[in-house]
Amino acid sequence: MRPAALPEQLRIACAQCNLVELCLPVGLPANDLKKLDTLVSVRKRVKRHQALFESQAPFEALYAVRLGSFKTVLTLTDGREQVTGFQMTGELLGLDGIGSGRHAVTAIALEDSEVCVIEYAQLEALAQEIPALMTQFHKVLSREIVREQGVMTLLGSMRAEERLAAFLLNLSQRFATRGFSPNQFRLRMTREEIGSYLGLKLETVSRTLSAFQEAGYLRVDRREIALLNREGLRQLLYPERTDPANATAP
Amino acid sequence: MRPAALPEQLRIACAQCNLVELCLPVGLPANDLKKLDTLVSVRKRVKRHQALFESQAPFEALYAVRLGSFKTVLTLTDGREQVTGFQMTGELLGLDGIGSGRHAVTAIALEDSEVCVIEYAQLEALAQEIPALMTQFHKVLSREIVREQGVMTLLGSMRAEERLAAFLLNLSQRFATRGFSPNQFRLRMTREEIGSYLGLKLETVSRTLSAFQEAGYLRVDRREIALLNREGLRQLLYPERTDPANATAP
DNA sequence: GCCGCTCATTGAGGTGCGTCAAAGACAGTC
DNA sequence: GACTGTCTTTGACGCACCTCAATGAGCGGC
Repeated sequence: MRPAALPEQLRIACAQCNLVELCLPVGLPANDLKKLDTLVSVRKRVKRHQALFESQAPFEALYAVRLGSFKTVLTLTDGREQVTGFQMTGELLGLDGIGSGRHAVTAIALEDSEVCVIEYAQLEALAQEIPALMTQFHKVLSREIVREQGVMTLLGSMRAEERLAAFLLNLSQRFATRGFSPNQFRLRMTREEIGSYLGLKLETVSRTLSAFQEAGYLRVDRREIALLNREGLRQLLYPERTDPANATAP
Repeated sequence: MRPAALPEQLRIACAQCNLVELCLPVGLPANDLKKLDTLVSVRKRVKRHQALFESQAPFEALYAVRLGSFKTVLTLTDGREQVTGFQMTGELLGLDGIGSGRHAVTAIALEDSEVCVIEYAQLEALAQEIPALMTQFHKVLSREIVREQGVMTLLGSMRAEERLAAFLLNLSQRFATRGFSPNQFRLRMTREEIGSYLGLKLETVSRTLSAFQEAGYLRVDRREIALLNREGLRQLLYPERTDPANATAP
C-alpha cells in the first residue's frame, strides 16, 4: 500500500504510527497522547513473505501495521493451513498471543511492510494509567471477536458466491476507510490465500471471480479489481425478501 | 448441569459465581476478592429456550454462566442462523457487545439456567483499580479470539468427521474441567444446533454420529454420549504422519 | 391412557465444490 | 531476451455433503 493517504484527521491523531484503531477514537489530551506516541515509537520492517511472528513463539508485543499488509495463518498438524485474517494499514496484529503467552497464529507479510512494535507490558501499564486507552483496547479486542463471528457465519452457512461477495465488499470498505477508491483496488493476496480464508479452493475463487465478471459485477485483471456493480454484490448477500405478509395471504 | 461439582479450589475462588475464567487465575488478596464478589452479586434466571440478550440490543453487562448452558446465535437477514458458540458453567457471555455497544449475537438458554450479571461499567472501573483483573480480562478476550480461530479452521478446512470429532473432544474436555466424567455426558443441544455450529446439516451430524458408533468410537443414545475410544477420535484429527525423512528417501 | 409435538434416524437421489490436469500469463533473474 | 518459477484460468469428472422424504422414539399435556 502507498504511504499514508489517510484523511488529515487521522494523520494528526496517529502521527507516529497508523494505529487507527487505538488512537483515533480515544481523543486523548496532549500529555497522554505523547505517552502513546512513545509506546509505538519502535518500528520494524518485514520483507514480503517473511514472518513477523511465528505460531508458538513467545508473545511479547502487538504490532500495528504502518505500511503494507499481512495475513495470519493457523497451521494444522497435518500441514493444512487456514488463513484467519488479512491485516492492512492501521490494523493490529498479535492479539492471539495475549491469552496464552504464545502466538496462536503465524503472521506473514504479503508485501514489503513496516509495523510499529507495541511492547505488551508497556501497553498494559499505560492502559492501567489511562482509562480511555483501556476502554478502547477492550473495544478493539471485542471487535476482533465479532469479526471472527462474521467469518464463522460465512464459512458455516454461505455459498462460494456469497463468501466472495462478502470478502470483496469488506475489502472495498476497508480501502475506502483508508482514503483509497472503494471501487478500484489491487488484491495483496493470491487466489489460494483468499480461498484459504474463505474455506474454498483456489480454482473455485478463480471461477467465481470469472462468473462475477461475466455477470457484470466487476472487472478482474490478475490482482486488479474494479467493482462495477456493488449493489449487485450486496444483493447476493442480502437477497430481496418477498414480504412475508404478502406471501402468506390466503 | 447439576450444581457445582467444581474442585474445592475453584469453589473457594468463585464462591459467589462460577466465574472460573476471571476469578481463578487472578489470585487476588482478600480485599480485592470482596470487590469482585460484589461485582458478580446480581443473579438472573433464564428459562429453557429463552433469550438472555438479543442481537442488536444495547450492551450493558456481561454474564457468567452459573448454572445451565447457552448457545450464541448470529442470524442473517434471510433468516439463516449460525451458532457461534456454546457456553457452559463458568464461561462468559456478552463479549461481542463491548466493541459497538450493541450485542452482535443472541444468547439463548439450552436449559433452565442462571447467570451472574456483571455490569460492564463496574467491571471497567474495577479493572482500572485492580491491574491483575485487567490483565486477566485481556486474557479472556484473547482466548475467545483464539477459540474462534480454531472454529474457523474447523469450518474452513476440515471434513464432517473431523469437525464432529473435534467438537466431541472439546466438549469432553470441558466437562472434565468441571469435575464431570470426560467419557460420559449428555449433550445440551440438538443435532441441528451442533450442525449449525459445525457448518453441517442435522442429517450429516446424525449420520456421522452413527458412523462413529459403528466404528466403535462411542455409543450414542439420543443426547447421551459415551466415548469408548478417545484416542481413535484424536487420530481422526491428528492423523499419523509418515516420517517425511523416510517418505522422501531416493 | 391417548395425542401432538419436537427431535432423531435412515434412505435415495442431486449438486456445489473439490480434485486432477493442462496450458497460458506475468515477474524476476541471469 | 530467454528462462524459470509462481500464479491464474479453464475444463472434465467425482464425491462429500445437502435435499427431500418417510418413519420412529421420546415426552409433556389433558
